[in-house]
Amino acid sequence: MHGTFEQNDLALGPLYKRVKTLLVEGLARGDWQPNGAIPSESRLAEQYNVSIGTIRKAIDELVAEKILVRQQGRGTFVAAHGEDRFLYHFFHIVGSDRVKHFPVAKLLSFKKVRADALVAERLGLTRNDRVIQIQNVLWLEGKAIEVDTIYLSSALFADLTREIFVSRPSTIYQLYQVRYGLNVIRTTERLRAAAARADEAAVLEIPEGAPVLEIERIAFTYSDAPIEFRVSRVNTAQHVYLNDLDRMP
Amino acid sequence: MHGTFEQNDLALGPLYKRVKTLLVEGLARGDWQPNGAIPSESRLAEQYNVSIGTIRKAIDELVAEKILVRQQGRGTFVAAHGEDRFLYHFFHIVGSDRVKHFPVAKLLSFKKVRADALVAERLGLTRNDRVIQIQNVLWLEGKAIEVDTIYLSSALFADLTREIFVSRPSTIYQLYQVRYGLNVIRTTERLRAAAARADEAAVLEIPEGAPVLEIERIAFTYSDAPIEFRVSRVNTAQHVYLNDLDRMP
DNA sequence: AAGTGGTCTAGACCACCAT
DNA sequence: TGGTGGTCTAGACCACTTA
Repeated sequence: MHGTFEQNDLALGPLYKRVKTLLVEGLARGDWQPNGAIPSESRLAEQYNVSIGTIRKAIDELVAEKILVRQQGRGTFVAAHGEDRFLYHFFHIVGSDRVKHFPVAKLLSFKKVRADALVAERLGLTRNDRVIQIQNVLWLEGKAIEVDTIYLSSALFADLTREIFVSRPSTIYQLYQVRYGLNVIRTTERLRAAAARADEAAVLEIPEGAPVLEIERIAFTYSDAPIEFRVSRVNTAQHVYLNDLDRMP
Repeated sequence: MHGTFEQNDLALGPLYKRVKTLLVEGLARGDWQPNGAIPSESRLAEQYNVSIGTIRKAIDELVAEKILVRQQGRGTFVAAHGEDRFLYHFFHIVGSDRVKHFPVAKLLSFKKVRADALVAERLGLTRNDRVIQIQNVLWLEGKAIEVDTIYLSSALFADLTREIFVSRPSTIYQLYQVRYGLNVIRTTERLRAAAARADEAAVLEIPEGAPVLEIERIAFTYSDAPIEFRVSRVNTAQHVYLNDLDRMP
């Protein structure tokens, strides 16, 4: 006979999946801050009236999805964005030395515009909705190697200004997290080869029409809600996009 | 007090990791065939003198790494290559409809050559070692969209001939698996944009110099031994490379 | 020393599949 | 019906961190 589950003992799938859902809901609600600890496994087992093994199995999955981080002897923490996580999970461009370096970003433009069909579709908005468009140049080892165009829903990022954006902490996802409570936990990317347009060719110091790698990225927070759409164009003459699949530590 | 472990109870890390190592060694040795079942969890628990929970934890990781596949009520099976697995884990090109289709491959050339510096490095060989070079064109929805150049060590694939290659089962990795006992379990890829050369431009029906997506892939079997090096050049005018990161079922 | 996560065990019951 | 994996529990001990 398994443990009772408060009032809510309806058969809605395995118990540990329901515990996992409760934890994700708590995270989405902001019950625990990024870099902060969630309650200990034994405390959660008491609160939810389930065994510690069930709690562990729920947390196991959240750790595998990189939403939580375990530290033996200290506790379990909400994954926060910083340079390490950025480099490890969200930045795939690497030079010939195969070592990942943190890029330097320089702002090109910050505008409020209307969503076109593509941006609306990717962000789950409708055409002509207000969006913020930000253009960045990324430098690596002294060279401009990537031009990013970022789109954010004005509804989600209502008070975001150019000043707030440029005075952000080191990563952009950190800004979303600390200022807007939006924790990017997953992305999908579409890659293709394209010809450099005149404007980006000038910035990247390559001939117009030279091949560039285009990366369309959608960043999601909890419950698969899209919060950022980004188009990157990368000069891959000296750098490559690294994709190590199915890697386990 | 935990269970004894045959003669081998030295402290070499967690018990379930040692069980996992034993299972991988068995797989590499060919103790169980692809698509065949490994012994049941209870049988393995007896054989290794370990509790069933420990066996499950070892298998859990191998399932997460897609080396094994569980089927409730039937057993646990060695992951085998087929069209499904190919599309799901090893083929990322998709048309505008976002639906994955299985490509049609046509052989362009089959040659025995010597490894140049790049091929040697990627396959862990030395320069001038004998390698097999195979060129393929991949068709999707009636269009030639990708030219592949595959390099295989002649030492590993000693008896491979053009005839054997063209009369293979549906996927190439299936051929490696059934004929050579080499199960591809992981790949790493490097992507960049490049300009189409004359030969590939003709095949892909695009202008010479048009941007193409280049994918350098190394395929590994157990214990991270490289068995195939492949360079793909893709016309991404109508197709994209899809990368869904950190996706859990 | 107290508290945390990490490992391991043992046993019960359930859901599913084959026969 | 018997065997398989899937879930859940309960308790012991270990390894690590912090105070």
